[in-house]
Amino acid sequence: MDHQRECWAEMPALIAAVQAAGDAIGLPFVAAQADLGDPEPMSDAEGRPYAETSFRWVDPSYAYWRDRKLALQLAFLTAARLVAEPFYYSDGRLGTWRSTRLLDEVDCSQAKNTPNFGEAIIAPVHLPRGLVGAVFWCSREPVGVEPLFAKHAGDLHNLALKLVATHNEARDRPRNATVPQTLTRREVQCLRWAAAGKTDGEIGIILSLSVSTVRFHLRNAAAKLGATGRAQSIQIAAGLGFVGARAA
Amino acid sequence: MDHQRECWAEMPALIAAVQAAGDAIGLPFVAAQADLGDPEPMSDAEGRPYAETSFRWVDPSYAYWRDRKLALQLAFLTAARLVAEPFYYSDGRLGTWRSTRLLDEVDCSQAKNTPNFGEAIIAPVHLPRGLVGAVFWCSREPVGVEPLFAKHAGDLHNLALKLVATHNEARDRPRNATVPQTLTRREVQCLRWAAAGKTDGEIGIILSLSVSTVRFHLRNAAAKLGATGRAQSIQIAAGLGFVGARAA
DNA sequence: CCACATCCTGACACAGGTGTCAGCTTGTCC
DNA sequence: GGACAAGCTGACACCTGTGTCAGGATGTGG
Repeated sequence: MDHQRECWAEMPALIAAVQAAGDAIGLPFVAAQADLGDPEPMSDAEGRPYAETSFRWVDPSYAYWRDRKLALQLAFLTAARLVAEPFYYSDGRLGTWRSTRLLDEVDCSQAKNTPNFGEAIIAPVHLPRGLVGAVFWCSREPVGVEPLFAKHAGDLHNLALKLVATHNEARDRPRNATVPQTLTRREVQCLRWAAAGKTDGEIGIILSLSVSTVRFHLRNAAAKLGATGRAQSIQIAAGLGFVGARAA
Repeated sequence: MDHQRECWAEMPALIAAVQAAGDAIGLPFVAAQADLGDPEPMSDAEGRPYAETSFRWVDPSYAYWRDRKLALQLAFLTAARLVAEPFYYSDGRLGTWRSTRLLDEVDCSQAKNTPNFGEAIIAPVHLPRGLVGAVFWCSREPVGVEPLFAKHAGDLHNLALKLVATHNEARDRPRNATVPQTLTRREVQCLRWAAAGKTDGEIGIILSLSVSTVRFHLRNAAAKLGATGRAQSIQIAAGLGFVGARAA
């Protein structure tokens, strides 16, 4: 949560950074940045958008006028479920929202009875290592988001990319000084096979090492990664890009 | 490897699908699709681009004229290391290649002595769940890729997105019929905490369950995912998007 | 040459995970 | 009401991983 506030504090500079580009295509962009709440995002999600089976609890546009933090979380939750297309919706018309499947998880029966909270566009960006970024734009007034969306869908993606890349660059610079532990070749190899479900003995056979040596490397890797066990080691290593990169 | 060939077989249709868009911006696109070789991509990488510390072994442009498969692998290897910017290089000028850090891992001393293998553009796309896609364009003749790149960098991204999204949609449709095992709420919760390095006992305390129940859910999850242990369960679940999604 | 990092191997006690068996409640759908 | 899915709990033998100890083999750079 501190991290979230920290990210939010950086937003003004980022907003300024993309403002020019945003103005160029006629949209007042709001840069969104939030932590989804890993490793237990569902606990939050259950408590907020899902616990009360109401349409408004998955509606970032509604939340935007009530709780900005919740709005950002919903924006990212939405973005995380989108792949290629930016997302838009205007009052009543659900746009590409259906593809997020978020609506399937709540009670939509009162969707048409909810008041009009304006129009919105969410441009999702997926980055290496499972990171998700988004540009979230929201308007209380009906401005006819559909033609704007159709015209500038491509630019939205590029804006989101630049925004998130800029933000990450600024954020990673101080952070890399503290946690840039590098893993040795053997440690990475052992981790990869461990991630594949192999036991220490099997890994030893595969890599022509003794069981003791495999355990030695995995323990070293866990220590470097600050993990308590092999499961967490693999998770952290995957987050750092050492294991699990696959082509689409 | 069979999977790789299978993907490659789908390429002609995809190439045709984006050909029109590609022509529209004046670039002859080649759609690339390859498997990076999980869970042990390094074994391949060590054997090919890294074992011989030579510049050409990380050069997709060179490989394109020798071994198309290798070229695709290198294109994806490059794309996986790029975040926001599409990649380009022309003879001698390394463009944004430096940012991939691939050059740091080979001997670049003979880089300037290598013959001219033309110009190339690689447009990376990162998708949810750590998937990587790329549009790989390569020309033997010097066509002045730099201004083209500067002018169409944004369009390249959109093309790559559409390409990969189209391909995934086509590929996932038959596949989802076989492996769309859904995990229950409890199973996902247990997996998430297990991924965080918690023991069964700790998870039981967190979720107010007995140790037996936690193990029950984790075993069910492993069975559904076809995993042999908790480590692989977490890896597969992460690949399916159940755990590990984090905002940028 | 020495220091250092990486890699390699072995041993052991103990905590924790795996696999298989069994039985229970709760809610939903036909 | 009956069938079914999801969730919950317990027990047990056995295998695997963790934590800590010890030592030796390479290769690199000062």
